[in-house]
Amino acid sequence: MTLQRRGSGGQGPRDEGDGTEADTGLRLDGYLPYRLSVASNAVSGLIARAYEDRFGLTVPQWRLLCVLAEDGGLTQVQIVARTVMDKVTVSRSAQGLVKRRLIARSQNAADGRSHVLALTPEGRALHAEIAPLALAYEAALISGLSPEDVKLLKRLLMRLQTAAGQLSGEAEPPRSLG
Amino acid sequence: MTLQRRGSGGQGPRDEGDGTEADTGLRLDGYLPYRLSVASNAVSGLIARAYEDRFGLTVPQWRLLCVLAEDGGLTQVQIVARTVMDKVTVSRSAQGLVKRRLIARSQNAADGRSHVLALTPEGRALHAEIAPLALAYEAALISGLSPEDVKLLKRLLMRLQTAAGQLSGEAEPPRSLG
DNA sequence: GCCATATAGTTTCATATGATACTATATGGG
DNA sequence: CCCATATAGTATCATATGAAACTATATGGC
Repeated sequence: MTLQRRGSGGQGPRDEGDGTEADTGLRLDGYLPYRLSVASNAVSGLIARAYEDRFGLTVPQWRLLCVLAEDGGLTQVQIVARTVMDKVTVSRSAQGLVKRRLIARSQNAADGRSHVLALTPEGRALHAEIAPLALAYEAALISGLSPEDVKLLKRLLMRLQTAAGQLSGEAEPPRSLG
Repeated sequence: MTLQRRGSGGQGPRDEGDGTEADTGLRLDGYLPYRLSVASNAVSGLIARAYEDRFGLTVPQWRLLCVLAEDGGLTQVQIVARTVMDKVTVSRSAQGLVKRRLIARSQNAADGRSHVLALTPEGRALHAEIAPLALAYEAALISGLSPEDVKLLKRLLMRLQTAAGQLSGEAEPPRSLG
């Protein structure tokens, strides 16, 4: 799909009420990508600081712990497909977690290039310790929102993600969601 | 505010259906901060590539153009307050735009430390050229969503941002939105 | 007026990120 | 079996980011 320009055909909305306001109909505060980015940065920053301060985990590392806790042993390629992270990010996160003995690699009989990553008991314990906190953060963030609003919000976010993916590489919508 | 743990009180959702699933009630795919981050990254990446490829602008630079187009001359501190960007980011963005003659600094009579930034004619022209494209991207992203959904989405994003800010530094909710 | 403190903006530095190149293993055609 | 190509994962490099230090100006107490 190609995004064709509007305007310049002469039909653009031109308001000349006040002197300073732009005549483009674009207001940053109401611009969805901006709102999305600002909200995400605020939330991510909050969460990232919490994981970093209390547990010495980066967000990618925490995601690794989560998917391994959920799905059991996975290779890095599987983790890349499952989460939406770069393979370099996954590689580095895994190295850090291995070093801390929170995950372990085991030989992958089926493929000598890859290893299977899985939580160690310590990793499982840490995940179990952090998870309630993560849920508490989520609960605090959405306190005041109705469950219906939250469900709708998640659905809308998924749709934005899919739309962005399609507009971008024409890569098919993310298959990551079970 | 302190986040008290849930669970352990006995009312947490505990599913023990399958063997591998963690017993924490946390699923990454349904975790709001994760969904938010992934959606934001997808959208931001799309937008950033567009501005970079076609106009050689970073997203922060584009935001500067926007707020200066909307509000007229501003100092960097005002831009920091208006957008949600670090002062270093604003400083560097401004330097780049000045170098390209898209904005100009003028002496601030009221304060010798700061200068007033304003769009040059070229900057105004570029903003007017990009704005329709930006709006087209937004339109493409939300195509298929009802206007009510979009309005609700923006409102929910604002609330998340406010909640994150309060949970974070106890800094008061962002005053950036006019 | 003079100094202590605050603020606007820049520079420096340490870290995070991802594109690209690289190594090692896999796989299929001949 | 051998080679061309693909893939899993790592290393390298160039860039982006923001915290903290720094410079220059402002402001208020005395």
